[in-house]
Amino acid sequence: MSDRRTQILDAAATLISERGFTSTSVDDVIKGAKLSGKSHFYHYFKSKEELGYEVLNRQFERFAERGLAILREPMIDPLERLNLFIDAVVALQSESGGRRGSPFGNLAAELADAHEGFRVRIEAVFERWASQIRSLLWEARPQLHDDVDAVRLSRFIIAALEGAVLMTRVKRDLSVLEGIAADLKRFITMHVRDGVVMQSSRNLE
Amino acid sequence: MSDRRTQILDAAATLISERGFTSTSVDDVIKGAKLSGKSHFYHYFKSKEELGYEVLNRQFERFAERGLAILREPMIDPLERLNLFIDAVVALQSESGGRRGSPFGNLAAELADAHEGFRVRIEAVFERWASQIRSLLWEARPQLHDDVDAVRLSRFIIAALEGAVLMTRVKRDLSVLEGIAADLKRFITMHVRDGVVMQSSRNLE
DNA sequence: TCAAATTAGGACCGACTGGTCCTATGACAG
DNA sequence: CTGTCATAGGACCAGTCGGTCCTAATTTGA
Repeated sequence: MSDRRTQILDAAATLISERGFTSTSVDDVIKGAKLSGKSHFYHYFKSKEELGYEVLNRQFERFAERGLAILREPMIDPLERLNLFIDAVVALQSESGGRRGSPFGNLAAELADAHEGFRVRIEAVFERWASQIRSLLWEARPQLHDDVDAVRLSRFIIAALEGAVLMTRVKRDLSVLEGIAADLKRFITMHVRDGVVMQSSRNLE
Repeated sequence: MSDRRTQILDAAATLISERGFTSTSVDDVIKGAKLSGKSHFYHYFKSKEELGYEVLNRQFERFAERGLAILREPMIDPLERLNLFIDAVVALQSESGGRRGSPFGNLAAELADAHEGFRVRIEAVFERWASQIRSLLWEARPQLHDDVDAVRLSRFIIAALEGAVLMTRVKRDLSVLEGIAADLKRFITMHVRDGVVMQSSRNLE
C-alpha cells in the first residue's frame, strides 16, 4: 500500500474524528494530507464515501491492536485481562485529553440512521468487538456464575464504555470516564463466583 | 408562543433527530413546516444555530415531562421509581422502533468537539438529568450502602442508557436496549443494603 | 380605522459541496 | 526507449448551503 494512501487515510481519520464525516470536506482532507489537488485525491479513492469506509476499518484495526489485543493475552487471567482492557480504553481516551470520542460511536451517532452503508459497517465493528469479549468470558466461565449471559454482558460493557466516552467528551472531564470504568469493573465482579479471588491493576479504585 | 413557531420547532426536531443537525438544511425545515419561504423562517428564528438551541431545549423539556417526571413521583419507593424510569427510557425508544437515538446523545456525538455553544448546552442537559437522579438517590439513601457515590452512580446510569440507545440503533434491535436496561437494574440493586427488599415492574427479568 | 404582525413568494448572494476532466511533469520498471 | 503510474495544478460543473432583501397581500388587535 502506497505511502500517500495511508497519509490521506491518517489525515482523514484525524479530521473525521474532530468534526465528523459530513462536516469533513474532501478539500479539507486534501489540505490535511498536502495533496496537489482533487485529481490527486481521486487518484487514490473513488469517492468520499469509500474513504470513510476505509478510515473506519483502519480505526478498528488500530483499536484491535492497541486495545482488543489485551483481551487475548494468553499468560494473564481472563478477568484480569478484562480489567486491563478497560484501563486501556481509559488510557486511549486520555491521549486526546478526554476530547474526541470513540471513532465508532461518533460515526454511529452521526450516520446510523441516515446512511445504511455506514450503519452496516459500524454494526460489524461492534460485533467483532463484542465477540472478543464473549470469547474471553467463555474462557473465564469457570470463575463466573452459571447464569452469566455472555452476549448480554459483552453488550453491556461496550455500551457503558461508549456512553462513558461520550459523556466524558461533553463534560470535558476525564474523571467521568475513570469513574464509570471503575463502576464497570465492579459490575463485572458481580458476576464472579463467590470465593474466586480477582485482583486488578486498578480495580475498585 | 405562536403556533407557527412550535410547528417549525417540531418539524426541525424530527429532521434533526433523523439526520443530525448539520445534515438538516434550513430549506428542509421550511419544507417540513410548510412555510412559504426563507424569509418566513427567518421571521421566527435569527439563525439555524438558534433554532438548534431551541430544539434541544424542547427535547429536554419533553424528556423531563415524559421520562424524568417519574423520578419525582412522591407515592412510589425511590428505587422502584428508578426502575420505572429505566422502563420509560426503553418505552420511549420503542416508539421509534429502536431507530433514532437519544436527541442529546446524537447532538453530543455530532457537535461536542466542533461547536462549543452546543457542547455547553448539552452538558447542561446531562447535568440536569444527573441531578434528578442524584436527588432520588439521596432520598433513597437509607436503603443504600453507605459508600454509594451518588454523583458517580448517576453518571453511570446515564452513560449506560446513552450507550445502550446508541448500540440499539446501530443493531436495529430493541432487545439490546432491553438487555442492558435489565443489567443496569441489577447493577443498581448491587448498591442496595442487604435485607432491604426491592421489587420492580420488570426487573431482573 | 390604522398599524403592527404574519404570511406569501421570489430574486439573489458568496461560499462551499463532491466530483470530473484536461494538461503536463517526473520516476521507475519492462 | 517506452509505457505506466505518481505528482502537480487548474478549470469547471451543477447543486446546496445559510442568509439577506424586497414587495405585497392578509390577518389581527387596539
